[in-house]
Amino acid sequence: MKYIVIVEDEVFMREELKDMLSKAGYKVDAVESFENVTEQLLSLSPDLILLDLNLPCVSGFQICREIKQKSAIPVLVLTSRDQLRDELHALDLGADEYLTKPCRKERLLARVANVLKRYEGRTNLLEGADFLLDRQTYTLYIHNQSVILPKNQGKLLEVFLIQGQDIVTKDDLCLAIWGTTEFIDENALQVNLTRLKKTMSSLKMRQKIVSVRGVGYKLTMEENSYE
Amino acid sequence: MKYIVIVEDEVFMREELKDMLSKAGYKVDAVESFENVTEQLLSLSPDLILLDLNLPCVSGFQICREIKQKSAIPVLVLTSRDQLRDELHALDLGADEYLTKPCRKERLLARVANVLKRYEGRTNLLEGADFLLDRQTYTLYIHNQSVILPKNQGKLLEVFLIQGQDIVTKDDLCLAIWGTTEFIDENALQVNLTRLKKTMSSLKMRQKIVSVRGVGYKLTMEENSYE
DNA sequence: AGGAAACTTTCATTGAGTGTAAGTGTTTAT
DNA sequence: ATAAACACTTACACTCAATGAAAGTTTCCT
Repeated sequence: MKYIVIVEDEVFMREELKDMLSKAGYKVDAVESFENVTEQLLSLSPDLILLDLNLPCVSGFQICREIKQKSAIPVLVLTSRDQLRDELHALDLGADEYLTKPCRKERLLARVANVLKRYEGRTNLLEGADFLLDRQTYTLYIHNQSVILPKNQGKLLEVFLIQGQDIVTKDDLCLAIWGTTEFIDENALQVNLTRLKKTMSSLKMRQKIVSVRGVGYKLTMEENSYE
Repeated sequence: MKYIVIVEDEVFMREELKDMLSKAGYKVDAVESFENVTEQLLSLSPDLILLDLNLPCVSGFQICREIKQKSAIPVLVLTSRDQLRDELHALDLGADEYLTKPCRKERLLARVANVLKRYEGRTNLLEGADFLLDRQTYTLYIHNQSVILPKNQGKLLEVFLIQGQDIVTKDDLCLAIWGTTEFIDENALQVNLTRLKKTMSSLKMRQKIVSVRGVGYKLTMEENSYE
């Protein structure tokens, strides 16, 4: 059963949506507090997020941006703001659908089903700057082609992506590959890192692994444009 | 540069769309003859199809259905029919977007860009009844999980998916695995088929491989509902 | 019943992925 | 400038999943 989380501050609307979606066979929750919405959403990790733009405290746009940066969860924006520029902005941030309230029940349900269908089998994808990584198989999607990474390389890349631009320690990496930090084989880790670097550059990925002497490693972009 | 193909019978509209999309930096073509539209589209294999519903000869719905059955090319339906039931039907057939004419240029371009973005790295996916198969890596997406098929099993499944419900001969299968029909090793093929069958059933896939004595094999659904 | 086609199981071979080992470079502090 | 610590590279041997060979069993059809 697919799991949908609603982000909507107006109580009546929220309950109506909950009701409608439950009856359509979805498991539904709604965010109750509007602080840390993104964190709440990420920890609930639903199959779909239904997002209003006018919220107390935070901007819906901001939430959408953060969700899209940190996950591959589909976002359906449902709002009463029917300005074209809002729509364009939301789509540009990666929203999967933009509907304006009021909205026919059938249309909403159809769009919800459609988005979910499109995302079938796309959970568990991590996003990099210019690629996607399947966390289960370590299949890497880049430049319209796909490549399977060897398990160790996949695990390493996974850690880097989860950490974002932060520094990753050798312990983190050993933990990811071998499940323990005891008896660290610095050398084996080194070899695996070298292999991943080689793979990344041969695939012309925009991000590179650089070492931070004495501390660990981190992902950076080619020259310009940190976010 | 992304490649878009337009299916629209009205000349003025067609030219305007072509112009607009070209200026936005896409490579654009339009279908000129409205017979065998699906075949034309498949052989052009664009990154996106812009589809009108009212066409001479064929139904736009039919084209949409066929495209979605035989490929994973995104389809954006752009039509002057703004009946809700048309929209629901199109979405149900797997259309990725439904817009009604007239439509603001910015909105159209935004939706086009949005759909293309969502499909990034999704080319080369074949659709089965309840799963997707990556043709390059033979990564299989089903029930929200992903599995890598051994190369031979992947090649076999690929042939079945391309053939649809038609019968596949042993020659076809040998050709797919070993690139030749000479020196067919019936037994090796047999073993590989058995392995694929085992994999498919352990993944609880809705489709099964059944043998057609003396001819070959084909994919069928559990009991009911051929399309 | 009997022959042909389809299927199953077991086992040896193979090759990509991995860790080991023994190097070579590079940075930093004195 | 030099040494010591850290970072990187290369070559090789081992391992395990994927494959095909072989031999046997089951199912189908006349």
